[in-house]
Amino acid sequence: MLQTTVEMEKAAMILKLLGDKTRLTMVKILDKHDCCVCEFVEIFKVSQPSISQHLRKLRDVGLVEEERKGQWIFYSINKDNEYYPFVQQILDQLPSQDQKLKELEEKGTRIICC
Amino acid sequence: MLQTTVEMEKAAMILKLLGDKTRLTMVKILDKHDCCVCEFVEIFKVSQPSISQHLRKLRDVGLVEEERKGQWIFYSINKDNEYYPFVQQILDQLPSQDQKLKELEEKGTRIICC
DNA sequence: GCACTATATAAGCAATTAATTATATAATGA
DNA sequence: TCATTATATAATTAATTGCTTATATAGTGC
Repeated sequence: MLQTTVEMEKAAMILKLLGDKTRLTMVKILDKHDCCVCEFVEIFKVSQPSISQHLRKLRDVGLVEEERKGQWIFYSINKDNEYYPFVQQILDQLPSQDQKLKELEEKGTRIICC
Repeated sequence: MLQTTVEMEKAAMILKLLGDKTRLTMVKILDKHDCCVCEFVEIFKVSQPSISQHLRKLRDVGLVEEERKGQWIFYSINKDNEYYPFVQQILDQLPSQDQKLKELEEKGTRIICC
């Protein structure tokens, strides 16, 4: 197992960022699949601005990246981020959230773009 | 490596709890050494009630335990706690905080009790 | 250009947080 | 018993958080 070390202050900042059920689930999903904003809105049943604000916090520390594809903006995990190894260790202990995307597919609201 | 799984809601709760520099450092220290309240007051340079309140939050989820020894109350990590394996994986990625206790010893303010 | 969809940002608000000071409780030791 | 030390709890407060609604920006397709 690769062992990294994260400075205490930064570690606390990352844990605080992940210490929100919505953001934690977002990151867990993004670790396996790219997603666009409207899919998260569908999954979490909160307003679109609320989702955008959560994504912004994740983007501000560089943990996720955005990429426009037509009218959608897709978010993905930035595996090059300095905190990613730390975050990954945490995510590995969480249950898969694939079911949430599967439900979107069944409802026909999963965006498969380009 | 033992792989456990923590429910998303509970994981977010634990991460939020650890997402504070003082509490995170406390837990990191307690993972290796028992400590009493006054030592934390000395280490973190905040008021005694502030330390007590942080410890209470950690105790409320069962992550730490208290034990009175004379006039002091010593806190220790509860390794039997259901979240401990999850927490331990996080702590293992953080730098040792032994130096903080060493400084107390040098100043003569480390409590070696009983 | 215009209607529509997707997303971001701004503003406002209620709830939560982490600190403080003041006070209560409990053990120690003269 | 009383002063001292250690700790917990209560009350207060300023800052932060996560949500909402309103609005701005940007791409799509007619």
